[in-house]
Amino acid sequence: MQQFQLMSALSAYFAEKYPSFPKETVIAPERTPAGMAGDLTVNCFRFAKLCGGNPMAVAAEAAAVLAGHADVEAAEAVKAFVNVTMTPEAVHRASLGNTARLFELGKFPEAERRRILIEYSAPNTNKPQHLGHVRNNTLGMSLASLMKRIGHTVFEINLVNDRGIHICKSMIAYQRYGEGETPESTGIKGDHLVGLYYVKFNAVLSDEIKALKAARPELAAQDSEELFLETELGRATQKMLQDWEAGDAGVRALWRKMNDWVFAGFDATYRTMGIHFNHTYLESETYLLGKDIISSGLESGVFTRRSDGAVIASLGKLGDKVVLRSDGTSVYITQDIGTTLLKQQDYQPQSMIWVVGDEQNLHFQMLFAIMKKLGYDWADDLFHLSYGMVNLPTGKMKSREGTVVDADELFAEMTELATEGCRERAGEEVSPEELARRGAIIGMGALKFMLLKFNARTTMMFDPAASVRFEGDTGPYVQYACARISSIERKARERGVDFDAAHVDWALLGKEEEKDLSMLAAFYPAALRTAAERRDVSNLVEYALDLAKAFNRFYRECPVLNAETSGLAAARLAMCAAVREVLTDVLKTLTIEVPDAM
RNA sequence: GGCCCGGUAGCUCAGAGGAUAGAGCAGCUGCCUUCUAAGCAGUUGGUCGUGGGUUCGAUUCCCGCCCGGGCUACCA
Repeated sequence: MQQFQLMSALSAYFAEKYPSFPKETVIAPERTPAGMAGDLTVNCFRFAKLCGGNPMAVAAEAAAVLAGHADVEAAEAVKAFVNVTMTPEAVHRASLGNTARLFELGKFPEAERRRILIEYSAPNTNKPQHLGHVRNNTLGMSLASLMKRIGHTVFEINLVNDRGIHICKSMIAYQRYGEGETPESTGIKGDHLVGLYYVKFNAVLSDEIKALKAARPELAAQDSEELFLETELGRATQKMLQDWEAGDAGVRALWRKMNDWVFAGFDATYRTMGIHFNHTYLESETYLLGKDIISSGLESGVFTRRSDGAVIASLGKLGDKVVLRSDGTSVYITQDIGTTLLKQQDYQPQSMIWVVGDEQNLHFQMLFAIMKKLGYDWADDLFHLSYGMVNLPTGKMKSREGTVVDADELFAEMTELATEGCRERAGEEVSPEELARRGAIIGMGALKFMLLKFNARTTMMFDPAASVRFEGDTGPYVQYACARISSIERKARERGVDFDAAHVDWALLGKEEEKDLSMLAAFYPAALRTAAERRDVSNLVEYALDLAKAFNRFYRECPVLNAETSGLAAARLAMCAAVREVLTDVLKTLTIEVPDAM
């Protein structure tokens, strides 16, 4: 579906005149840069060779053709660009005058819609989630949301790491120092309580290593990892892991109890973020998967046995990867091969995406290479959405040094500050419950928006002081534009101003701010498609800001309720409603809610 | 050492062959008896790390170098 009729006309003209210009060619217009006259710009560099001419000549020809179109007021060729000034009616017809069509243009055609599985979050059950997880969660949920918005069928999957030596660390610390504490008895959220024992473990271990080094000076140069099994605590932890694997009833019971606390805590964190997974896989149930694939791959020659007995995959430039230890036990990638197959069986996705930090880039390159080697036809559509670390002005976040920004505390702080802001603005008649509701929407919106503004691959800087400011390029800026529109609509109802959608005279909206606003809205489908193709929503964040900015300019220059005529008031009111629809749709795609008032 | 990612305004980040390199913050000037000032308008600020190359055209692509980060386990 071609959005602008004048562009179809131009394509048809070139196709008619030049045999070398394919009929189905879509000439995608660009926005005219600020400061230049025009609404749309045609960049003739992009297709001039299809017309067999030089770009300047093609531009001159295009300008002449476009100038004769009914939707065009002026078309001027500048070098290889044609700047087109459209009639207000044509601008709005392609955009805010028909939001249903605009939204439909933002979807992939049926034939391009697919089943996509997105795995994200993947926390460990030994500590609460921190800002790094929040970035992961936000990227994952917004990517899933975008893919749904564009028309795909999406499965959101979590894979919780609920077993292993690190889980035993908090267990053994609790066993020794917990004195029967529970979330109920302490009033501490389950994941935070378990996290305290993880911290306790590391403190005790550190003391023991210090003592060990004092007693045996020859160990002074060794790091704590190497000395782990030299400590009593380390050996006890190792023993607990072995007992867990052997199915020891006592260890399993403790494990289940503490994991249940953590899961309850994670549920609350996810609820606050608005996350719902289709399914959560547990590593305790999947960690033995993959071994059967290794054996059959060994028989078919995909894998080979090394002289020391280990089974390896030879991956060319990536090198050799051990997929089974010489003692026959699994490594991490063995289990990942297994869970990839399990997810494929369970959901038959045509594409799978993993949202995982960039330190695992090589791991995923190897995993994907192995899946291809195994010959699965879906192995070409596996993607690692790799994202960078979150740093603080004080440096890197480190759990052990207590410099992590806790997710739940961050949510609470953002929400509290936003609620306070609402309270200052609101009248007496607004209830505390309503203020808290708005505060949560604004606070969480600000946080998600900030995290999504960065390209995923960038190692981002999180400045706590900057994050709690709700001015400038922020989520609340966009939400505020919506709130202003809602306010106008409330006042319109009070004053009995209304519009009949079928009889709005869009041609009345010819001021620069009105055309700019609609023109920008016209590019929403393109923004959605770009984001989906790149699997990156950061351009949508920029888009939302641009549109909100264009609205605020309109708001300043074009009075709605006090417009010169009732017809103009009705048209502007219709435009406001349409802008609110688009802004709400963008924010919703970014998993951000919109408050009625701020 | 090898591989990957980054280096753009004082700070945090956009831009990924095309017209004059953008935004927010910070700084400076204005605007609240008029639909919410979490707003608007204006302004200061750049050899796009560096040296070559390809191109009509390079901040964008290619090569070298410098700086920062990550990875380079029979850990997860």
